[in-house]
Amino acid sequence: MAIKPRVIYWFRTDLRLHDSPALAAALDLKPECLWPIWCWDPHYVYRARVGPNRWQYLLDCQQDLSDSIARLNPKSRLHVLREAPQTLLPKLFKAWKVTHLVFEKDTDAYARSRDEEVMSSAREAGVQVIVKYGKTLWDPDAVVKANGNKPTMTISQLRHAGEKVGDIPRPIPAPKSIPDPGNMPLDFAQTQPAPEPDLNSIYRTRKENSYEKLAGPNGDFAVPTIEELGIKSATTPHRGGETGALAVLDNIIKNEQYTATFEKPKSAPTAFEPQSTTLLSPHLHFGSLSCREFYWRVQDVVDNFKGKASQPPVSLTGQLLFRDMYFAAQAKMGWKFSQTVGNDHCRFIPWHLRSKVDGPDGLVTGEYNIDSVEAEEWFQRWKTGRTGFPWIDAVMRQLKQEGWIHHLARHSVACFLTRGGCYIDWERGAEVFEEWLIDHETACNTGNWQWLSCTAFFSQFYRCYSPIAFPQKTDKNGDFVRHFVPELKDFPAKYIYEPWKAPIQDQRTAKCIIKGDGTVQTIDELPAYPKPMFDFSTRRDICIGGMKNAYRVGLYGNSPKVVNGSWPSAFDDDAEGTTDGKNISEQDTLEVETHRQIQTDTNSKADSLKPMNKNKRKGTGTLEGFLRPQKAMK
DNA sequence: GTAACTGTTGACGAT
DNA sequence: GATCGTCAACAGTTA
Repeated sequence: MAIKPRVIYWFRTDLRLHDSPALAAALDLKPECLWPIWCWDPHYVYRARVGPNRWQYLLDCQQDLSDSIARLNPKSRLHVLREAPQTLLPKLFKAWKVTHLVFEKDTDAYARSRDEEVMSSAREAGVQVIVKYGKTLWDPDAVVKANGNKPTMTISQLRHAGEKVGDIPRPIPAPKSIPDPGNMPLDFAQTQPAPEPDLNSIYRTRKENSYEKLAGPNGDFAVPTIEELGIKSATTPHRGGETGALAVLDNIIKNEQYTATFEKPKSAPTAFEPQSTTLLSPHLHFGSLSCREFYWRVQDVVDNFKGKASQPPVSLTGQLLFRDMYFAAQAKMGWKFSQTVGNDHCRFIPWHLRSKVDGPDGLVTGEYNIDSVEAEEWFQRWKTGRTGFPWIDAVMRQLKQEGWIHHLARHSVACFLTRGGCYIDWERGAEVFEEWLIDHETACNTGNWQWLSCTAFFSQFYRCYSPIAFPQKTDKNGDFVRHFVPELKDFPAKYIYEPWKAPIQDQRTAKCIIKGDGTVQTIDELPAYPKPMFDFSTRRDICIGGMKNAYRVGLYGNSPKVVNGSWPSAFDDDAEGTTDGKNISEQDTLEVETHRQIQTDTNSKADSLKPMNKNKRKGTGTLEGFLRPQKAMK
């Protein structure tokens, strides 16, 4: 007699019941029992730097899903187990007499290695594994295959490949019932992770005790609270969970005009309360909304729309195509997609603050070289919202506070940090977004930073965002700045984007003095706002010159000179102050230093030119960086 | 092979 | 205020 299926459904970032091909496959087995579980992975708890807002969003999604499961079957819920899946699942297979393991396929580099390990232990245990795909419109691996086994680098490549792969599947309704979970004996030893390095220590208010008990502090497999994680309270108004996601989607779909005529480039990055885009991206990241549900709900409105509907790529469905493009590029390139060095599709630009690369595989270590004191100061001022450019600072403060900023605001601050202002490595900016965005998705974040820095996907570096003119197009009065940079709230509209131009009398009337570098809080008992950290148009010209030269040199991340560190020799004939770098051997450092002395004569910023190659910053590494195989982290 | 065209989202000044 | 050409100019796609 056949054994009745005893199924573990392993949730990851597919935290929903509606349109889950993998969950549908699990239920098709007509299992005797089904355990919905989440493995509390130390790679995320300790090794990725995640701000409180994204932690809260994840917990919201888990709790909402758990409640929804319990509504379908009061005996069930999302069972959160505090252990890494690689060590936990083999023990569960045995202890719970599991016959099947079902999960949704992931194609990012860490997930692939994790899932390979889990699938191999399942094979050894005689457990059948069922993997279905539902994260993007098409399976990225199928897209890559249809694109001639190459990463999709343009939207037209993605569209052609998508057509070859086939129709976008219609969503699957949420299940009406969920089988009981079986017994859950935990008569085995818990494998506790090493708590160090804990990249989230800066966010913890007290000792983190996720791993004290396998089934949580009360032994009931409950979703952890943010207090249990010892993480500071979230400051974002945005909340996670499938129930909320579907309600937001309903509201958008109800507005046929908005849904059918949406054009991303025409939406205002300065709009807040409400914002001008859907804010569904964090739900797509955590899987609390299915992108196929989103796609078809929108497409059905467009198909029935009487007026002139917008078209991809600017339309709502077009946004999903970009997501698929980045996922397929990442699926093909693996770990190397998220870094410059070793990446054959990413141009090499001799930015400041480049990532440190190490190990036999040439992967980034999570550290970077401070080759310029000035650039490091600019980077810190950018990150903390005190550049002295109100638009840039408002966006960066919104990012930290709320964990979400408009797509074009991301463009603006990314351009400013890299090719259109600071000439700092895009990987530094990507790390900050990774830490603070509630919708952070490695594929999209990396792809968009490469796009904006003109290192891949896009190359028109002479199109540069102005921190003054760009926000003025949609917010003449500067309401967005007044909200997020409240010390400027009483400045006249004439000066709101360039307050340093206001006469001192106007500054006093507006009760804010423009002085210093942002470290001074008050001047003459009035609040202070910093002076701009550089002259924008001068920096823009320097950066464009640097980009032009770097394009002429034509190095890519996999060029031998980049991999072996001899790239400065390719830039010797150029006098741009932006093309020097010291992330190289002592010999090369000397050469660069000589090169710099010549420049110093015409450059008063001599301090920034001191060799700093031993001065490196620790612990700001990317998620990908710290999720890489241990051997690559040494 | 070559040239023209096109590319989700620039700034600026003229009309 | 909306739309246009220019700025100086990249690279994938199409004819």
